[in-house]
Amino acid sequence: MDKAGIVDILESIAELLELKGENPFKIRAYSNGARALESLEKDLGEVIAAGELGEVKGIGKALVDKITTLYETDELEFYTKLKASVPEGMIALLDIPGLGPKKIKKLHDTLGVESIESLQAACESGKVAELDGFGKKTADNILRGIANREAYAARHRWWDAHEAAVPILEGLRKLKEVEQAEAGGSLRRGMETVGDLDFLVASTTPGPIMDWFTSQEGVREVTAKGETKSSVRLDDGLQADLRVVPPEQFFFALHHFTGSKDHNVRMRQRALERGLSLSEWGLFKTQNDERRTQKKDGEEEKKPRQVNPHGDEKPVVDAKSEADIFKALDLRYIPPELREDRGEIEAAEQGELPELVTDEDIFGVFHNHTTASDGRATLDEMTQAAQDLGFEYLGIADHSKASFQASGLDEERLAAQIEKIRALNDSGKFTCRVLAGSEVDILKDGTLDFDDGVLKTLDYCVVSVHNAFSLSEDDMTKRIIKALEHEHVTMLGHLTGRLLLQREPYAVNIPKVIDAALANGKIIELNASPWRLDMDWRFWKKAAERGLLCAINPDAHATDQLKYYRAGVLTARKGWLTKDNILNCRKLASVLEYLGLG
DNA sequence: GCCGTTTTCGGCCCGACTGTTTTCAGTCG
Repeated sequence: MDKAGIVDILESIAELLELKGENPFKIRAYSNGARALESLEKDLGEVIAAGELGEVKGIGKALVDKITTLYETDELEFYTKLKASVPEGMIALLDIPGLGPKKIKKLHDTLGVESIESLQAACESGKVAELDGFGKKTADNILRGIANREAYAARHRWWDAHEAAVPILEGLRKLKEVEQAEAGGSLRRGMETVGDLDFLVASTTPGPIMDWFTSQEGVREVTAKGETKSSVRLDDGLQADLRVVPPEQFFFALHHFTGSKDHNVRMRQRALERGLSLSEWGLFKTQNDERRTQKKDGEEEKKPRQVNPHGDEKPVVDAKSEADIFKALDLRYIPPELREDRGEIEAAEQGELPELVTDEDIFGVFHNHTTASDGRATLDEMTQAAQDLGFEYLGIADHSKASFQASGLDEERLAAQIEKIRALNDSGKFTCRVLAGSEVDILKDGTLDFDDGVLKTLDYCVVSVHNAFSLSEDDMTKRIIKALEHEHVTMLGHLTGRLLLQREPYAVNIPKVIDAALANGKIIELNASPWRLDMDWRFWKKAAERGLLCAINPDAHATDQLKYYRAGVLTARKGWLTKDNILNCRKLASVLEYLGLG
């Protein structure tokens, strides 16, 4: 079994153990192991053969055995038995908000619930409300969760989440009680998809802020409203959380709620190593339980919640920024995009964090479409829009003839377009230089949709897969590699063909494609369309270290899609890329030289 | 189940909110 399959099984084991009410740390060990395996960069077979699997952090003796067994035999008795002991429909119950392993176990043991359907019936019959520890509200919430589970479980593409967050953030910042406001969470970290929105506000008077937040336009439902935290469900199903903290806690809270969870765990461990305790409240000297017991015996018995557990205690650092928190733990500032526990803490400790690419580093983009194929804007309109964005150059790469569904250009139309582009450049109408390219289909057998004579007339050539998605991984990988070996090819478009939340990537061995790109001196595109963000950020760090050159391309089919390059920059940052790794961080003259046009 | 030059056993990040309770468990992030 391959690595991805084993990762899935380890994750599945974690879920099953959760339902069985196993030790939470054991469950975490399986999830950690899955993640450790997933980010293993070497070939799994080689690591196993070399006996080095146990050296991977998070993979101990038991997991070495299980992973090896799965790798060699495709089967694992432990997993088979575990799976058989849990009814099939049970795992889906974990998706219902408010239901965790303990409640699910109770529902199963007392009412025989083992699927969404039987749970719904039990709620409707009133049996759930009668259970100890349950009640009418719980039953109602479960029913609501069942009714909305598709919308509630849905993730959202980063761009959409960003667009939803902007007006909320602006609204918060306009309130007079608000000193500072930021969005945190996976949105701030630039994940390709976002589960919910997290807003952080610094203020001494939370009340009116909570009122505004829970009653703003677009709120369908208020799911929580407290003194420091409120949650709402927006009309499109997106959940938004707001936390209001005193100004002196703002950056601790911002760091905490930016995550990722794994990054936070590492940061807290690091704090503990220094005799400190890090939380959203601040950074404090580690204490024993004196404080808590004192509070119980004390005279003023406030409700324990809503009280800062650290009381009047002074944090060891007065954080005026997140950088101050990192500094207190002997780390350089780590940009949010890197906070995934993928080596950023070690790099920050050594002072080896990359200087990440920014929007301002981009001087132009390749791979865009016009009305000649399936774009919605003309050549002139696209050029004007690119110039308005401050670009020095704009690459036009309309589809080739095999993409007939997208009105792909044949040889004749392509020649006419090239001529038109040359004439436009010569006319001096725009300062933005247009590059004449093509997005040439990689045919099923790996040959290209145009012959060499035609390819030679182009300024550059993007090659992409647009059909026969169901090839085997082996065939698809060979198909793409064959295209990359072609001398007139400049770059590979959207490597996996995925459409986020819509279409799975086709089967392809990404490391092998990266090897081929490196071996042949080709670029791999970071397709910046919010639906694609392909090649995935998880592969860029390692690939760029090996010298792979990236091109950030909006794949714009309309003028207002050119700005998608920003999503590409964010994704590139997440992949640890600097401007040196990216072709379109070079000025026009340098790009022309690279393309052999200088 | 993982991990460790303070430990091979006993820890494992930390706090808020809800709904159910009468002092707290479960869930969530």
